[in-house]
Amino acid sequence: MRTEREKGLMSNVRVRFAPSPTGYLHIGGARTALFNWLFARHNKGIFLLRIEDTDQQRSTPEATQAILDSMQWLGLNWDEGPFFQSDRLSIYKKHADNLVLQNKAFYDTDAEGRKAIRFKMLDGVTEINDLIHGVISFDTALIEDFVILKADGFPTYNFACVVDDAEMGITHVIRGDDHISNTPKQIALYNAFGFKLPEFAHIPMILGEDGSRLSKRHGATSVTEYRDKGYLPQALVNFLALLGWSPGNDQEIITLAEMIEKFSLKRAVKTSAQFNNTKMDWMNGQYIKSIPVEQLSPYTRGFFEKSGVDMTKISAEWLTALVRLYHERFKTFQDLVNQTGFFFSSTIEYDTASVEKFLKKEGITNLLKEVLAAISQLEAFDTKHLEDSLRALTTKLGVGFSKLAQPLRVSITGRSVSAGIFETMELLGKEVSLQRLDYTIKNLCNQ
RNA sequence: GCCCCCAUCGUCUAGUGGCCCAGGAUGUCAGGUUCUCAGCCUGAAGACAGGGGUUCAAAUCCCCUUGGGGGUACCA
Repeated sequence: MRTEREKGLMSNVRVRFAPSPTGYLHIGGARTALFNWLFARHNKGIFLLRIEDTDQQRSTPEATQAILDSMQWLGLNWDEGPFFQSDRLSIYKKHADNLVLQNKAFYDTDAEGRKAIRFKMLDGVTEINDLIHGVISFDTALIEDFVILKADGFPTYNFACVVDDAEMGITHVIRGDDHISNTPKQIALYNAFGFKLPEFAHIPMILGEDGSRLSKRHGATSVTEYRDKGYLPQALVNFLALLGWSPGNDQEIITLAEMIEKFSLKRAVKTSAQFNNTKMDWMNGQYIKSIPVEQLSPYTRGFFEKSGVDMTKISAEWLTALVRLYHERFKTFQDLVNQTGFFFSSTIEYDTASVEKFLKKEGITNLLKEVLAAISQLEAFDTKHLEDSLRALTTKLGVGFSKLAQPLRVSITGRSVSAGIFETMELLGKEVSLQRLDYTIKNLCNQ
């Protein structure tokens, strides 16, 4: 409950996010939700959630749940709702009947014999003063009488939307600009009812990386996919906020609090944006680096488990050490899992090109034997002692350290790219490190 | 077809008539750090879609063309 004092501080701004539950929440929808949410929070208004489930064929409870989950994951909490249009059928019916009574709508039967209520569109010019686009005008003679109540008793989108926005006291309709051409129909409805018009703000759509409409073939398009691939919600929110809005300076990393403080529709852009996964990755990496490893590492556990790693014997301390070692090297949790597989399996895969390049060369067998001998002696198998011992070895042999590091790296990790080799060996432990070295010498080098 | 929206580096954007031979970020390239890669640091290349106006002056205003997107459903 809000106190009287809090009510007094609130503005009368009321906005909503109104998705249809026909699929996952995709990033375009998420961005629309975010803009509404930011607008509400900035203005100390109300943000409500309404599920537009008037398409009986395509709406599913699973999709509704996925949308709710995604909203929560992103941190876009709502103040009222979720309201379901399917619960409000009698309201739409009442309003539709009313329009028929006033001769503003009529029953109509189509070729298939289905009987619906159709709204009479009057000829004229309708102007909307969009908060983002300015004045847009339409010749309503070009718009035909449209169905408002379907044969199945469900309202159509334009009708339910207007009835609900009016009844729920929505002051600002912030939605994708694919709805611009629906607006004159909706205004006609507002006028027929005598409802007060809300403000309209049509924000541009988000396009796929090739500039075409976002679809399945663009890869990850839903919020849940980004979650499952190991992106951070705050990074996705930051990225989405900057798609179509800018804080007015050169700032790229911006906290939620700053977004709320600075958000304004005046700084929203008109042009549609292409979602760029590369920059999204960079931004996620920035967020990952900004979070202390102790705080970050618990979140990684689930991703390892999902990839099939048995984590029951992995201690929190060890996991944190691993995350620390890779902290600046991974951009998503999935990326971390991909980079560190060799830590978790007893038999690792060796990259053939790396083996060819660094192991199947003259003198490598002997070199690695020397390494094995040197580090076998070590009492303390840690970064410092490993480094001291192996640097001393290269000095003794008169070779550059990189001549030793790469073959060693391939032996231990199976690949030519990894975090620091001493740290890696320390984390892997003496036993496993020696085993892999031994295996490499016996099986992979030229004898 | 008709109606509507949009148009600055590859991408996201700053820019609202002079501060812009256009700034930042990302990505790319080069150099540095270094056991590899990543990271980090430094530097470079990279855009006002085209054409007409208006104006002393246009990325910014107007028109046309072109391109992209959306709508034109008993989908939302």
